[in-house]
Amino acid sequence: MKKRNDPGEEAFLKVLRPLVETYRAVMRKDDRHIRKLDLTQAQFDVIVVLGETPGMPCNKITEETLLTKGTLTGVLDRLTTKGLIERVPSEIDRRSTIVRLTAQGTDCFERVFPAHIAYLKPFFERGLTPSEMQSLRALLLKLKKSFEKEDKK
Amino acid sequence: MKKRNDPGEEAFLKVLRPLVETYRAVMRKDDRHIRKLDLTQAQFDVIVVLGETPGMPCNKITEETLLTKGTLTGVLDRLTTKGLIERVPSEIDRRSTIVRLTAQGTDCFERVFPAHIAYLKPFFERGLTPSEMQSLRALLLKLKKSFEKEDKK
DNA sequence: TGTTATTAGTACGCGTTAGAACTAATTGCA
DNA sequence: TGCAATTAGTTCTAACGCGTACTAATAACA
Repeated sequence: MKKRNDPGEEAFLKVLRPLVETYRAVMRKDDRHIRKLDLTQAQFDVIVVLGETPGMPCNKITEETLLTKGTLTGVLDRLTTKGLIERVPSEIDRRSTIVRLTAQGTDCFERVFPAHIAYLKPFFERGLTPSEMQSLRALLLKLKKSFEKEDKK
Repeated sequence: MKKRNDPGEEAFLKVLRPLVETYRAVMRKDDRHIRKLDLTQAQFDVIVVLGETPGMPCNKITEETLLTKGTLTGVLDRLTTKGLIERVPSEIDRRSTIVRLTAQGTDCFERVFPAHIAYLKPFFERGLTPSEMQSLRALLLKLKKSFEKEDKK
């Protein structure tokens, strides 16, 4: 047996695999429910970010949603086609576009957001106690921080 | 202030957001490194699953990688073009195809897999202690299980 | 002021990703 | 046996998701 130094036996893989599997399990449920509401993940994220705001430029949206600007353009195009958002030229910076919900978009937000939250809630609450949620959150954020530090190579 | 029952204030969101953000932070690093090795995430996953095996049919690969079969077909096409895998008709079931690494694919596996593990390792080890890794793993799996249980509606 | 650098957003190419429709082969069962 | 249901894999569509290149506008500074 050649277990010694087998790269497949590294301890951190026992975190990486569950992270991937859990994320996917959560997202699959999440996504399927959102699609029933006639939106995609990315579209939903944009709607939620815009909800209860007077609108914001694209670069602000990419910060909040973690979409790249290239991706965002397409998502906004499709949301425009659906009549949920509109693009208004900025008055102070002519490079910039303000994106905001239409009346129909606001409607959608007010209907879809609470419904989706309510759908996900029981999965978390039956799986984890409040104190476990807190631990999980803290550990995840610690790991994230480690990946965000600049590499020094 | 209308905080009461605001759907945006649900406790579980304090887990969901870190889960998403951490996953993405990890995957961004992961992906960028894999691309330097001239593979994509999905291609890498397939290579790793096939590594050290005599080959396996597509349905086995989808189980291991969590890719859907539709996605897998395209990934296998590109790996075939790169000369890393080959498809051999199964002898026992004429519907089935056995996928296995070519000599070049085995070479790739032996070179790329350890390199990638070694690349990721320090990010985990500087961020979490061994006991934290264990807790994180356990909590993630608990959450996953809750999402995998059949909904009863 | 004039040029250079930066920033905002779009366009495009490649490779996923899920899901539905499809073909061919195999299994189950009446 | 013989037809129905299942299974293996491919094809197709729509939408991401990332990176690069591009245009236009603004900021920085020599």
